[in-house]
Amino acid sequence: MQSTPATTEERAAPAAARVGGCGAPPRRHPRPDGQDRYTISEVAAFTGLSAHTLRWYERIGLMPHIDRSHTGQRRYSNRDLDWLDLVGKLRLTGMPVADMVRYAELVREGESTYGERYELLAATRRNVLARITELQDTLAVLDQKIGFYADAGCPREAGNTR
Amino acid sequence: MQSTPATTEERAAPAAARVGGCGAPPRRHPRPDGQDRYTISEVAAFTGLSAHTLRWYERIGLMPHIDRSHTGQRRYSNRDLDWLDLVGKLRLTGMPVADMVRYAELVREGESTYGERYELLAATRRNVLARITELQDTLAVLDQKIGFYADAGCPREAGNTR
DNA sequence: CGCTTGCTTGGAGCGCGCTCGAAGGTCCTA
DNA sequence: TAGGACCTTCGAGCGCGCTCCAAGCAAGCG
Repeated sequence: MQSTPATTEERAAPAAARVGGCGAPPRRHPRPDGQDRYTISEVAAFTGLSAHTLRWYERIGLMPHIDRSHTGQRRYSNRDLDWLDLVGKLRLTGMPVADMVRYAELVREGESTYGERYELLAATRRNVLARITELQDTLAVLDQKIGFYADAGCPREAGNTR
Repeated sequence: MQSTPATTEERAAPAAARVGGCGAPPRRHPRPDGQDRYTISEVAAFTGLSAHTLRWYERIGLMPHIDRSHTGQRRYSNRDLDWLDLVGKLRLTGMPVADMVRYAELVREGESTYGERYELLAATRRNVLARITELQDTLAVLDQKIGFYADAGCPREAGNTR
């Protein structure tokens, strides 16, 4: 964890070095680097988020700085899309937006925050595991009740709360 | 699905027929039937819900009619506790309160709604399965990133959005 | 040129699921 | 009989995560 000029990670990436290294996730149909300057509505269509939400994410600090066209319109890169992908995943875990913002800050602060990022993700992982367990638990209850209704009966023993 | 006078299920249950039949869930330390007249704060302590929330549940129609003492104070039964247990589980699945209210209505309407209840629970079940899949998916992403931070490196190939 | 379409901003509004407050009645113990 | 804990109702308020609106600028087309 030596401190380095930072920023390196979010921005940059020398064009074409992007696909496949160290676990870059497979993605739908991004444009090749160099033409990856999506408008906000393209990104909205792509991610399923509304343009409103995309701007809001930016305002609250959940996004890295987004490039602009010469007239000031947002131009999202493939990298930004990757980030939104991660954000989407984290959102599914039920992680509060505030925590994601925190993570985004850590990323902006550079390599010196690796430890803290690790902690944050590890904690999230634990939550996800717990959630999965809860859900499986619930599934069991659900299956039991569904079973009851399926053979619409168990006529004696009305003591079950349906 | 012949229509029957209804109500039978939520209220009643001939005392002592309650435990173990047709999948009654194991529970913590309920009082024997006959003394199961809990105050709202007992139920709050028991379920982890606030008394405010319990009253609110009642107002919105999520609870069956709750017994009252001669002076009008709520007295919850073991059966009510069971129902709250189910509600808690459904809540964990992310089911909207409105849907739970719908389910509660169906229960109040009696046996003639078995089919609809089945559908509702089956749909919920499908949602839960989907959620579990999503979470496992997210877990994979998380593990990948955690792995990256764990061996704090993969120094070439900076193309990953952290 | 005017028109449409799509983008910009800041700020207000909304739906959900609670959460709390005020004002008053009841229960329990001493 | 007094005091305090706990209960009642109704309605307002809150935090989260968006969602929408108004007013205005820029580009492209007939």
